[in-house]
Amino acid sequence: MAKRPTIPDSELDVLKVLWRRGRATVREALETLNAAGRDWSYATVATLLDRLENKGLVESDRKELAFVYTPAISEQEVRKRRVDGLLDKLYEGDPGLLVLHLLKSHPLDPGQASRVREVLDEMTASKSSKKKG
Amino acid sequence: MAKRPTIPDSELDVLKVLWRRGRATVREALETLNAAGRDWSYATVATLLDRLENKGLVESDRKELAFVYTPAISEQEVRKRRVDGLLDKLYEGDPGLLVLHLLKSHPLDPGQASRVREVLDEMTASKSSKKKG
DNA sequence: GACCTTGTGAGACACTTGTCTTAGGATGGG
DNA sequence: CCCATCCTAAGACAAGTGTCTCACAAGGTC
Repeated sequence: MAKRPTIPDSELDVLKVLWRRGRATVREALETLNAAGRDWSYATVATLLDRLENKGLVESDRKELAFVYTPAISEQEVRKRRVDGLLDKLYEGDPGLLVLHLLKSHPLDPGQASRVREVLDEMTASKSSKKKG
Repeated sequence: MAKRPTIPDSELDVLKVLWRRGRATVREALETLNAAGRDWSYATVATLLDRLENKGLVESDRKELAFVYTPAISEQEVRKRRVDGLLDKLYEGDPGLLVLHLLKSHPLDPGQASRVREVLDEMTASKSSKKKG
């Protein structure tokens, strides 16, 4: 197994642009980021994309003049890693605990609450037969 | 408001010892940590406690020979900060999304599931009256 | 062909994190 | 008093992060 690279915040911001747009050159990413309130230089974004590529988290393909970068890891996967890390570090690996704390500190609105109930029901209903979603 | 210090993993491990024991000297923390599988030198733990103190996250009091450290931030608070950071970075600040993802990737056992249902019910029931703690 | 424009590559540089070494102060046994 | 301990102070040092500068290549323009 290859080692899990860490994803620092600034790299994550760049990655998010790729998830949203599907792919981007350095300049496109830069513009998206700066439009969203960031204030980076071209070189900064280039460095971040380069580091992401070294970590295997994005891929590049030279199209015409510039490199075009595409994500090589999904947002789901990154979320999962972060959540697992959090569970591990602060919740003794117990997802129930996290959920409870989450609900206590961030109450859900009724719509979300019922979606959560549905999921819970499905979960306990399909105790031993279904496996898929 | 002072700036939120970051809490790196190694410092967090030391902090956890203080939460569990209430207070500890460098040596006590070292022994607890190493008994738990860590393999640090005395100086490492001393450095970590020192950094934590500079960040205002622990306090020290010289008792007899050695400093005795106590936590100045609660586990709850650290958890909250981490969760908030996660929500912010990867869930557009939407706790419902995180809960849903969590349930999807880490199914709860029935006991936990019903505890969660209770909390949900309380939440939607006491829309505007109770303020429990 | 000299000159922009847009790109890349290399690397600088300060700060943080992870971990340790070394020097020196206080304490207690002989 | 001198030594062995245990403690703190100071800081070393490599790797990772956050951000940028600078030199230089490829492609158009006149």
